Amino acid sequence: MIPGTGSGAATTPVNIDRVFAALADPTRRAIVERLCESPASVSELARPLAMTLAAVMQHVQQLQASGLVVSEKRGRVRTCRIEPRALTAAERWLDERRSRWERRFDRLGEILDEEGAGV
Amino acid sequence: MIPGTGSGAATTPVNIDRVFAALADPTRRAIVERLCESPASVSELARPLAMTLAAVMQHVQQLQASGLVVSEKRGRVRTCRIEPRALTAAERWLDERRSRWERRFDRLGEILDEEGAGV
DNA sequence: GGTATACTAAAGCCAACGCTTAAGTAACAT
DNA sequence: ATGTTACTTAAGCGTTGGCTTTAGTATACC
Repeated sequence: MIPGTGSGAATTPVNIDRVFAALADPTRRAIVERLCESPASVSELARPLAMTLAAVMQHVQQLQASGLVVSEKRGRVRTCRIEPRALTAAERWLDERRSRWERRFDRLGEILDEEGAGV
Repeated sequence: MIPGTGSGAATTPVNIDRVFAALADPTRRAIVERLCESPASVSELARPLAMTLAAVMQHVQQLQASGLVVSEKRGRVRTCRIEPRALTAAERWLDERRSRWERRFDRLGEILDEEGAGV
């Protein structure tokens, strides 16, 4: 069992630093978009990309290190798929910031209303 | 008027690459969290951080380049605040991926159901 | 005017990135 | 057995990132 993950899944724990870093690169975002449609081999991921297979491999490795992608090798082909938990973790961070900001924005509105009403 | 922004706001256009890159750094995420509470000067942002003011300035510059933060200088103090549109842009990208993934996941469920029913 | 404050600009340093080429290894196909 | 496919590993190379120090400039205060 992996400690600290909650579920017993044998996936790389989600690392928010690495998740955002992974998503900062357009090639890796393209890979994530592709994998949201269906799992794919490294070669399939590489096909539409203007770079060597080795480069794509390195991107996949970073995606795995972030927890965004998991892969499994059968025979000579490695099949990759996205791990939506990592996507959700990033989304949650953003959502928390936004809700904080909105709360403050609402308070600000109330203050302005009170002042406008002559307090 | 800035072309291509839709609204006429004089803010840096949101750059999704730079937004994710900005959020990949824990110091910059801390700054964003701080600015979600209220606007702050560069010195105020620097106070809890274990680095020089110059370093914090550079982080603020990157946050501005990403569109996550805007700032304005009055006298000798530069006041920074978050620009929630950039936060929303990142959230939207993630949300679109997730919805794609869920759609595919639902289709997969249907296929398995059909097979289980003896198709 | 003199001094502290708040930023700004520039240079340098080391580590991490994004890519390449080259040289593997393992699984299939014939 | 030989060849092709699909990855894998390692080295190298130019760029960018995250800091620092140093040396400014522009307020604000006394």
